[in-house]
Parts: sequence; C-alpha cells; structure tokens
Amino acid sequence: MIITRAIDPTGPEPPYRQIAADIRAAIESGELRPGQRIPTESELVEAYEVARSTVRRTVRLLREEGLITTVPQRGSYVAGR
Amino acid sequence: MIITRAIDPTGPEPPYRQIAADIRAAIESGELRPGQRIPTESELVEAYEVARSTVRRTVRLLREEGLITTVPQRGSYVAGR
DNA sequence: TGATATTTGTACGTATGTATT
DNA sequence: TAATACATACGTACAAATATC
Repeated sequence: MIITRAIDPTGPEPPYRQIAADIRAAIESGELRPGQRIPTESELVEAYEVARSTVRRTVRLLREEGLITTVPQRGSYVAGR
Repeated sequence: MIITRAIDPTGPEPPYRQIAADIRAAIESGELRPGQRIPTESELVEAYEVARSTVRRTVRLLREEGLITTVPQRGSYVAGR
C-alpha cells in the first residue's frame, strides 16, 4: 500500500495535507503510476484512520493540483495518461 | 439581501449549486459589486436554510470560479477590484 | 433478469482551533 | 474579555451510478 509515514494529528500540518503529501510522494516515486487507480476512499479511511470527510478533502486537494482525476462511482486515477 | 429564488432540494441541481447560481446572479446583476463583502456563512445558512457545510461548498465553488476571494477570518469579497 | 455490493456525491449536525474585531 | 468568522475534523445518512453475483 501507500502509507510511507504515519499521520501526526498534533503537527502544524493538518491531517488532510499530510495524507496528500504521502500520496503525492507515492506518485512521484512511481509507486503509483499514471492511469493507475489510487485506493478508494474507504481504503484510505482505514489506512490512515481518519474520517471520510478528511480523505475526501485530501482527494480534492490532489485533484485541484492536477495530480489525479476522479471518475464518479469508479474511483480516482493518477493523471498523466 | 440576496435570495432571488428559493432552493429546491428535490431538483436535479444540488442546493450548493443553486445557491451559487443565486449569488452569481446577484454579482452579475450588480446587486453585489466588486470589492463588496458577500453575506457571512452564518447569514447564508439562515437565509437559505441549509447546513454550514453546504454554504461552504458554495463559497468554495464561487472562489474556484474566480468570482470571489476569501480572506480568512474576514469574509469573502466579490472579485474584480 | 434481478439483487447485492461498491464507490463517489451530497447533505446533515457537531466540535475544536485560530485569528480578528 | 467576549463575539465573530474561517479552517479543520469527527460521525452519520442517503442517493446515484457502476460492478458483481
């Protein structure tokens, strides 16, 4: 899976950004490749132990950054292909 | 105030988009002018009788469209000045 | 064909933190 | 010292579209 580091709820960086940085790193390292689907919201919820709203916040951020594209009822995919 | 039409929770357009269209119309009509602050989240919550999260969704959409700019702890203002 | 499960979208309410007034 | 306002986070529920059995 992803999760290269744990979330620190007390740090200055909010959890949704920490998770975004984690996924971003996975994309940049090639662990997640263009066209590949990233884990579902439910999977991310379990993996990072946060609420779904937090995960959706993360996904939205990555989408706004152009790193992923989301297909309703399907999932989110790494952009670039 | 704004509110040129009521929200229809049963329509195909989700409330946050209906409210956005409403505010957008107020901006385009000149009722809300560039530099002017739009109603606070609380005011919008009361005016449209929706949850705060819905209002925030609306504000985010308008911000992404470039129609308004948000100043943390201050409010959102009509862009263009 | 039909039923069920999965997944994202939307919406509700509530709580806490931080900065400004 | 409040009151105000945005940012973040929690949990819950239902809808819609898709995939699977």
